[in-house]
Amino acid sequence: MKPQKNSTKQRILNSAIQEFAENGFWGARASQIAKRASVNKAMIFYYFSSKENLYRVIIQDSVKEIIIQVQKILADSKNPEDLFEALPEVYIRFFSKNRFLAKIIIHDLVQNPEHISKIVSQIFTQAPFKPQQVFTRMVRQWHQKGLVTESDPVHIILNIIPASLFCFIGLPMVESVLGQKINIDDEFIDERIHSVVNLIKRGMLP
Amino acid sequence: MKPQKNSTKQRILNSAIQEFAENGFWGARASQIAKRASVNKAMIFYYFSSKENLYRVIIQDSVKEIIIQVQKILADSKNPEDLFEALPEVYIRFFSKNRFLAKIIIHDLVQNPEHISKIVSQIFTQAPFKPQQVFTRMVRQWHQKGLVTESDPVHIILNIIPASLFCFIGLPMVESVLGQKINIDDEFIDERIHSVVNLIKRGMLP
Amino acid sequence: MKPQKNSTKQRILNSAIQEFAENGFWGARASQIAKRASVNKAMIFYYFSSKENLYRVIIQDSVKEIIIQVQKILADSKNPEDLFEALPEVYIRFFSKNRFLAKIIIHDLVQNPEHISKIVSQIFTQAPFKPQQVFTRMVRQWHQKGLVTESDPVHIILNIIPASLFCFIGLPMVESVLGQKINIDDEFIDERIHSVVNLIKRGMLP
Amino acid sequence: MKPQKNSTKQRILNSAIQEFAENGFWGARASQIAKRASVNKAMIFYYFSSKENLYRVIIQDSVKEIIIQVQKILADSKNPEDLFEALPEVYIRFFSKNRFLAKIIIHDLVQNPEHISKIVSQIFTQAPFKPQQVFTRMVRQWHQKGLVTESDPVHIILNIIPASLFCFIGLPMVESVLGQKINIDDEFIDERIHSVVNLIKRGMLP
DNA sequence: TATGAATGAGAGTTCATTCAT
DNA sequence: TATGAATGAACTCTCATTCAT
Repeated sequence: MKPQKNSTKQRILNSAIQEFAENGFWGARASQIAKRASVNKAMIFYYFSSKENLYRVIIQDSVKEIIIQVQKILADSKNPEDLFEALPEVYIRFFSKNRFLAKIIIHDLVQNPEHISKIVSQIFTQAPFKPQQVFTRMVRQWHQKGLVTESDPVHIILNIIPASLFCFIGLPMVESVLGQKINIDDEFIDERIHSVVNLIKRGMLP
Repeated sequence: MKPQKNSTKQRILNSAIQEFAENGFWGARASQIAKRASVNKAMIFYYFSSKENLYRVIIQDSVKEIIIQVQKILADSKNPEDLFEALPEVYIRFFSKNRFLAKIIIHDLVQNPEHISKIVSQIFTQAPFKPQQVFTRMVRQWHQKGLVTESDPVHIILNIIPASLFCFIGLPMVESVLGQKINIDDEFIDERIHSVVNLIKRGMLP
Repeated sequence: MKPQKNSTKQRILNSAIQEFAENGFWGARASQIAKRASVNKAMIFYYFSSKENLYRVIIQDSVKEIIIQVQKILADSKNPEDLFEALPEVYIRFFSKNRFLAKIIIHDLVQNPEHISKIVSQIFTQAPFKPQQVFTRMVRQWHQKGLVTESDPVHIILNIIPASLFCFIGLPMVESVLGQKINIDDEFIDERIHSVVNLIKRGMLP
Repeated sequence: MKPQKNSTKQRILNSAIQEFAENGFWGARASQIAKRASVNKAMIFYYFSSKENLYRVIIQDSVKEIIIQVQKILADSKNPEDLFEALPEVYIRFFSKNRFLAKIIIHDLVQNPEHISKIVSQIFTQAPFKPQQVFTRMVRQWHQKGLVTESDPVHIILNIIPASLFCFIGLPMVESVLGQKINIDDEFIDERIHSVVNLIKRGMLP
């Protein structure tokens, strides 16, 4: 029942993702999205009724996708080691496949912090249990058993997510700082996962 | 030679920083900047000749400021421990004082990756020596001596900077994921520095 | 030969009458007409070929209907008393049954004065005699015989028609001027007819 | 302190009045208003912020102007004769001088009945006393004393206003019905006032 | 320096109308 | 006949920028 791969609607979505990634919400131009999709500009509004709504749909869909994956990992992790090995891989692989989404999410986070917050809360309220508390409780238990050195779930998240996300955004700056060109190919992705897993396991396991 | 505090020019700069931080380059409105600065809109163009130029000035100034600080640390660090202890503190303290700049830089990085690259290269070419090579050589030597576990300077940077930067951007998301409110007060900043230093020292020192 | 009740065509006509009445020609939306009629938008153009034509058809039909009734009265009136008693009733009853048409005609009169003029002239040229002159001659004769105090047919018309028409349009304003709610029910209609007949009989008969 | 006669703002107002009169709110085009005023289109929004607001301002100003005049008459009328002689003259002269306003008000009355109602109520609530009740009470008293034949204030209004207003809107139709051209010159205006005053005095005084 | 008014390009959006099925 | 998708022109409104004073 999902829209077919090359339907007008899907084409609009695809080019919108690129436009929003490259230019942010305000910089993205409806006419450009239409041109990219080889579609009449009016069709954007026919299918999505407004630029803002199109944006919302994109963000919502992608946030939902990540959250689902992360929830699965949380459910499957018996100990911090499991978690620290799985999380970076999921994040890095997801965003390397959807590199535009990383940019869009960052954009949104900067411009409209409450927006993603709302979406996340909204997705969570639909969940059968309260995932917000699950993670906090897990960490607390692990820390009490001496399985993790970092006791605060906030810092645990802040130590994992950015290390996984940032390479899809900040690499050009790193390139210029080091004066060398870096390709994000499969090899690099594997290295990055390896490095992050290493970092957080050695950094936060006893 | 610097513009006086509270001069029209300085007031424009200050409100522009906020506007750009909150809305990105495209979302920022000249009229809004003027209103925030209690200044006639035309003055923006009188002093900065264009919105784009105003943006450039802001980015340039702030990037330069960080780079100078980082270069000093690089020069002073005799071993990786020194570096890993000093770098997060510098980054986190700088951006906690200039929280708007963190957002602007992220925005710029996402929207216009080459822009910051150029600025960095430009600043570097004015330097008496080539800092790009200094860091790479340092890391290589340290790694050969077994002082660092991570051999690739790229990943070292990617392990340090994002962990320091992201809390000024992604905290709202973390809040909603954990379902708790987090204040970025002095205490939190100290904790964050502590956590990052801990992470990278344990994670990348032998 | 007439379209069947509740046929697609008739349903379009009905909702179009409402839309045009509420919003005028320019404010009426084809999509809204279609939605009201529970009909596909394209059918409007299938049956009526353009919005403007649909509008024309509606105006023409309704103007024709009134004119026929008025002509009958003119033919039957032996003296001004007959006329002054019959005319307001015909007008008021017609527009109370077709309240939307009153609005449409007023709209059209304001926006496109020549439009209705043309339609009227057109209907008249199809008539076997020249009704335009009939009324003028009637009035002149009556006035010469001292049967009417107002000698000018123009003012006679301007004294009768607006008093009959306006209550279907201006009542809300009257309500707010008097600060009371007024319902256009059967009783009100009867009162209105009575009041107008009284007014013009006492006002224009000797 | 009022805008100067030929200021940009005033020129916009003037052409807007014409555009709205000829085409109604929805048919009026901002570009056309600008062209008529020989003014940059953007200035309309600079001064009035939206087409709708421009419309509101015009309606408000003109309704206020009439109401003030009518209130004065109400205050000065010692008996129905005074009132019936003064009211038609005020209305007819006002709309003959502001012929566009008659059309706009009628338009608005048809399209958005509650709009003018609100404006009227709003103007009334600013008044020191309640004019809504003044008229009703006046009529009741006069009727009890046998000074008026029509007892209902609603019908009194409906007998006076439309007869005064309609000639500025419906004349073209009258022309085509009678097959003769009618000029609204000073002579015609005088005749019309005379005819209406005659009609309502003879029609509603004992 | 500072201001309010003005400009022109272009943004998002709407709408009558047409097309393919 | 009927439908959902498509089209292109036009519309309201915005915004960076400039002008006159």
